[in-house]
Amino acid sequence: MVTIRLHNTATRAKEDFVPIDPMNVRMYVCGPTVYDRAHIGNARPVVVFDTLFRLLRHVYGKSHVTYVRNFTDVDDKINATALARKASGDPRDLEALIHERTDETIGWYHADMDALGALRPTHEPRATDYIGQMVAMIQGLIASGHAYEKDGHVLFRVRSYKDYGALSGRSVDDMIAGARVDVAPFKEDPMDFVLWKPSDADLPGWPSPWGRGRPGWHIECSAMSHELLGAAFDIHGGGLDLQFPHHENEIAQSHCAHPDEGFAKVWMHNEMLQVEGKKMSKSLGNFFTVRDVLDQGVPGEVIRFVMLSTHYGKPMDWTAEKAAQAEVTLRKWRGLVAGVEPAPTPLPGVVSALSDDLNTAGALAELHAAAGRGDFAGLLTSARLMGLLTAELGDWVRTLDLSPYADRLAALRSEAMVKKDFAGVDAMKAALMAAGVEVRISKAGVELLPGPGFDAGKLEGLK
RNA sequence: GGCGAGUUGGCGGAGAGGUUACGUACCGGAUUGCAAAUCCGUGUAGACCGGUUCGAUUCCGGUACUCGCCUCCA
Repeated sequence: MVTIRLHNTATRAKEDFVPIDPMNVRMYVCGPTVYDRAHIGNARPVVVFDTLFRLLRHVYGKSHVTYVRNFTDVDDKINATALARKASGDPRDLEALIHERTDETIGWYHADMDALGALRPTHEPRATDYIGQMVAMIQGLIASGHAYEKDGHVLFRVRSYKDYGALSGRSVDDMIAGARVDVAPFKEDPMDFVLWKPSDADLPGWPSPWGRGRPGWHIECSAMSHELLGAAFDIHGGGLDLQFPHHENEIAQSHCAHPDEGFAKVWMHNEMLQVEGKKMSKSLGNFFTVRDVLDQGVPGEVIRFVMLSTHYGKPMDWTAEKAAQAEVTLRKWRGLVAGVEPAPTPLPGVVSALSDDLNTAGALAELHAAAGRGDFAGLLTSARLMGLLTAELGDWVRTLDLSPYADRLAALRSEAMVKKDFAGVDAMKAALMAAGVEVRISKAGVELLPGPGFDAGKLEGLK
């Protein structure tokens, strides 16, 4: 069996991956807070961990991998949208408006991520369905002295967990020294973070031993991963920006709630994405959504290819140039594998590249090599292991019948060959190319293929 | 201030202590009525300074620069 090696953020080393239970390999990845469309940066962890999911399924068997990715549907931004809709005269109650917002956002998320060829995880829990588990976990933490209640808030006592900061490599004292930490009157220590906070009547809330309130963000993932994967599981993933404080807090909560159980064995963090060389951030407003990119005519498969062309552990720059190059390659490959029967197994080179800490760029190089040596069956199967060249993602390569145009062009050309006047042929050729059609004329005849930027509308009147 | 990542040819980007990465772009050739596509081919690298070595882009140390996190953020 192939040995998968993964870079473990917790140990800062590339390690052989040995599942706790090869019959049930378990992975948890922090999912989106569903307050709005996913932006292009959100797509990176989705594609990265989808690729890992596919690799794990290939190695351990499809039914032996459990992948959980949550939806955080408790959030001030969700509330804000719902409150705004209410303020603008919507007669429904707040709860209904919140549900509407989270439901529509989850729908968008599914549609957008499906477009990138990402498989749906085994479970996609919504935080609001696990409030009971969160409350229970918080109660346990209070009972064991790791948390305390003050003024309707429950806080985690960071100083009670000696390894706090180990994942991100910081000491509690350093954090306080340099940083802006939220000093609130109900905190024993500035580093303590919220497990539960009170809700007023205008906000969603759930009953609890500490009054009506809602959970803090970090406890959600601890409760859901425990419920669905158990107290110990194999891989925990997410963006590097979640390493601190989110993952650090998760570790503290889960280890204290379930001492000696282990929690997540391997921590994986994808680096951030930039756009045209600049940091993308909501506060700067220079971000765009996956849907924006799709609507601009960039196929989801192209987005996926671009994501896979950079190793997940390196910062990646999203550029129009990369998307254009990816499209050229995919068009070529789609042409090569058309009608080809997939090979029974993927290429060893591709599997070993992916197994080497998800070296997707190296795997793509292997695909290029396969294309170069004419192994189209191997190319197809291996690309599909990475979620590329799949049937579902193929719609963008248009199979529009251009033969009437080809016939017309061929006729014009024959005529021109006799008359030695090529003006008419050249005019039609130029028009076809302006419409994004690739014109191939050879002794074998005339062949037309839709190319990058193909616009059927520009073909009007060319017949 | 603390923690971390990166720097390969025009662009993207991989592996390996010693032989062409690869893709894309450009250039040359074949082909073509001309092109496109295709095929063939040339050129363009390893931030900087040291060290180890017969030999380093690849290992070690330092310098510079870039970037990220430390605050809701994937």
